[in-house]
Amino acid sequence: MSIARSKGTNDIFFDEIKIWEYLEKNISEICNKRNMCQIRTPVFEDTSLFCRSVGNDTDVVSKEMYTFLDKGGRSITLRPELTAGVVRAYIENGFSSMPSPIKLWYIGNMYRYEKMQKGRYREFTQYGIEVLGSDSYLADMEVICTGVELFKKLNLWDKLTLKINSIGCKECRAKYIEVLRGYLKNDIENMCEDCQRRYIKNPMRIIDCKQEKCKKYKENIPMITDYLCDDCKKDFESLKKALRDINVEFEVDKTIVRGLDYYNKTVFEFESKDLNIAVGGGGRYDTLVELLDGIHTPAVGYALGMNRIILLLKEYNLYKEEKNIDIYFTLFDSNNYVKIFNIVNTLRDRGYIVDIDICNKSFKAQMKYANKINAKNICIIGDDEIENNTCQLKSMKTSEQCELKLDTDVIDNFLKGGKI
RNA sequence: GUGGGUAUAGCUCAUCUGGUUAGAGCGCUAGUUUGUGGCACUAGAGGUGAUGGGUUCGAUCCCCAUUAUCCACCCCA
Repeated sequence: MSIARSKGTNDIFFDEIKIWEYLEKNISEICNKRNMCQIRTPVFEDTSLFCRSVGNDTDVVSKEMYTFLDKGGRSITLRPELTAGVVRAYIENGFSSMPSPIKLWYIGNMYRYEKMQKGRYREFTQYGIEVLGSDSYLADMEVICTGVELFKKLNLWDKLTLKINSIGCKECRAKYIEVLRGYLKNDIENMCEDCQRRYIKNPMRIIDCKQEKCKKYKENIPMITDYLCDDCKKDFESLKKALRDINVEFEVDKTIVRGLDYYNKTVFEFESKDLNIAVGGGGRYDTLVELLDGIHTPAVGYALGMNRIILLLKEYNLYKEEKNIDIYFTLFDSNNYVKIFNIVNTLRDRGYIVDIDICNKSFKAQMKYANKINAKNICIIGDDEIENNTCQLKSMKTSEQCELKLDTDVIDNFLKGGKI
């Protein structure tokens, strides 16, 4: 048995890589026109970065990280998400002394040791943005709109639901958690093991537990939105109004609490309407920078699963690949190949997509090949043409053919006109 | 991490309840005479039937394990 790729990884090629390129192009356009800057950070980081930021008790950190000791005995982890790395870079490179806000975007591979399912891989790619230095709901709105614009551009927006919620700040959440514990106090021992653990470490996660045995205890469970402090309430209302004002459809979903510890206030998710997958999510993380020993810096961001976006694009057949090989050159042993390659390469320099036989195929096979790769035109240069310094240019679409001088400018001119 | 499917050619799938050299379609390569693609026809390449054990005279088929993959949970992107 030959070697297969590792569990949960993918090879991406041919038609699919075209979709990736299309997606990446749209992402960089949307981000760059918003004056955001791309950032690339290391694929691996010190393990403690993720323990401190994402949180030791989260599933991501406690059971899904690729962690190992390097030859120097350092504990290294392949990044399971990128917000932590971006914040680390923000602090380490002194971004706080640059004009605020800092607006960053990234595309990168992430690694989580998970059980496989459709759209869920061990190596996957996230696109995300992080805006650091604004505590305004306008930053939340702008961040969310970047995602919305991308989905609209991809014609995916009507296939998705934007769900938002507020999980409050440190203060109001602390009060709420007391209320929550009080409410559950008498029933918690009848609930599932996970919930009992959550009761102690992170009671808010009990809310989105889907176990039947737990549901009946949660019918009138107090929700954080009813316990927000005045500031948090005001920010949440402002954000909702802002989204309505700019016509971004959303739902308030009080069960969204997010699985990473660093979130506060605004949280949101983009979910597929038809498929059982979340395409991405994010929220505010006003305390993360100081948690990682930087100065207090409010921030908001999100991450989208590129693999899942691609999955949806394929599902709804939203990307049609355009084959655009401008011209295919035939080549025969008896020809003066140097001269032909010079023409081919000059045309390539001028921006045309040009292909040429490099297999010594028969003439007929070359014609068939040109047809299969969807070449728009074919340039036939046989012995007669070489002798007369001419070539036959044929449109594969119309089958029209004409004889031209074997000259780069003449062929270029022909390709520009597209007519014979 | 829990439960349940699936695994045969590059792809999609056959092979009547276990029985000779495991097939088809698509794709690929080549050919159907002079230098012209799509259509059609012909031929060819390509499988240790995921891997390893077991039952049997005999296993692609039955049993077990491993691995991969898919679905539902869990979680998330």
